[in-house]
Amino acid sequence: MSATTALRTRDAAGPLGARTIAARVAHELRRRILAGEIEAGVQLKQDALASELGVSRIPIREALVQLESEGLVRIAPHRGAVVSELSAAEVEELFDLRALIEPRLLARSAPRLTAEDFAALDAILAEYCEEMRTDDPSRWGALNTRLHGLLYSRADQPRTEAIVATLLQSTDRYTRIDIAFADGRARAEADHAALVALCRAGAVEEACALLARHIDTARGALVALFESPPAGGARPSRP
Amino acid sequence: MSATTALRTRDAAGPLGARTIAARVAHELRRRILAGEIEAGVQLKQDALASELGVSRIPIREALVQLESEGLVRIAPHRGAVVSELSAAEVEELFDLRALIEPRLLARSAPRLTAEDFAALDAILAEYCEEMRTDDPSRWGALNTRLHGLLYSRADQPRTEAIVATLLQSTDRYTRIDIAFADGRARAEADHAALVALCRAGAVEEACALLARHIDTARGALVALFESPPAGGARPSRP
DNA sequence: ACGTCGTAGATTTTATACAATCTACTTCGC
DNA sequence: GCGAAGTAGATTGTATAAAATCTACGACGT
Repeated sequence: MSATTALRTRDAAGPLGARTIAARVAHELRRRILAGEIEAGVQLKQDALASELGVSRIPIREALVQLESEGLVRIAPHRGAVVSELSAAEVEELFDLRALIEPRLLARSAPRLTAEDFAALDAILAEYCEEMRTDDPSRWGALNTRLHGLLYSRADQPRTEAIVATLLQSTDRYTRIDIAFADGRARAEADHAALVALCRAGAVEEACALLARHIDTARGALVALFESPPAGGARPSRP
Repeated sequence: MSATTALRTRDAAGPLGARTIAARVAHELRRRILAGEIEAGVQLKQDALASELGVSRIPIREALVQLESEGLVRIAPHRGAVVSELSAAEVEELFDLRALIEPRLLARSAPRLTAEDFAALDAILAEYCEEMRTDDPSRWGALNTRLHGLLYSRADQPRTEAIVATLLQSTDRYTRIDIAFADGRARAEADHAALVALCRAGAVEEACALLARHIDTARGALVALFESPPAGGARPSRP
């Protein structure tokens, strides 16, 4: 065990080196879960994490409580925290929620997007194109979250945006599976580019409609994967 | 200080005496905040709470992290936790979200409500009638949450229900103000009764429409209160 | 007089140590 | 042989104490 990068110092581990160890631990665990380094269903033992990250168990515990509120782990009293796995029904529910909420956000935000926003969106789209080719799906989730988050950033509804961010995070792991197995790669890229183009053109109605279709299509593809997993390989584990 | 009921023993403090002290502390603090015993904006000092509740500061901290995820307090690193106060814009946003999500839940749940469910709903409505007369608005919030929660319980969408429950909790304190000052009392009672009646009659469409109106009306009344607070008395504190 | 620096107190955060709870295995009885 | 109670080990939950950080106040220099 190579004593992973002393998480005790505030050098630049978390987002710009968060102010507390607990925050940095939460960031690191979140990253590992979303990147798939820790598979769904495994138990997170506080003592092991503490000694590996070189910190006490107290900040570990607080990080776990925070991750539970984000839906990434489930904590049972005296029984520990396990990385949560979503059933097909839950995935469907989360995507339904997204399809309900996100168009509403986009409708408010799209007309107020600035030139700088569109520049940033273009940059993300470009980064997308590169990452797509490198077959590294772990970074894909962050990009997806940033793209959607930026699209909604001018809606000026922080609570709603926070909820959507949580939903995106919870579905990231599964969206990746869709991307990896199906033709989702090209579809996602095309959808996102069209989405930004419509927003730039001021076609808010059409953008919202496309967004709803985009989310619903991903939902359908994922549910199909749950029902008949692709033969011989990694597939979404089911409880 | 009367050393509030040793929270260290598992006698029946939390919901049926939760399994950990942290859970019981969270329950107690949640109750105090929702009941208005702790006003918005005040700082929750860990040491004071710990000595008052007769426990260590560790479970206090964990409870605070949990309450932050519910939106009841805001935690700033090294600066402590304060009971969150909502601006008019935030209240409006939360009610908008409710109006968007809750009808969707009701549409799925209403057709599946059983005879037992309706009996429980009638019981809550009856309790409502009594509580309305006793001018004790602190219990009103719990009843409102239970009524709405029960209405949506057959939607079989636990994540969505959890989000709605959080939204209800966050708006409870403000809904109470509406009830106390305006004519909200009779209106809420009538709306809820009509809602249950429509569901019982199988008029799902009408029920959903009424629900959306119900939430939107409350939103309007509250925003009006924010803009011109009733003269000479307790009004929603504004940041 | 005004702004800056530094220090003291309070408060939060983390570490260490102890207690309570759960899990799995063994052993005893039927 | 099979099931139930008991026990040892592991793991989580909590208490106490030390370290880090922030806030407010006062001294100092300009």
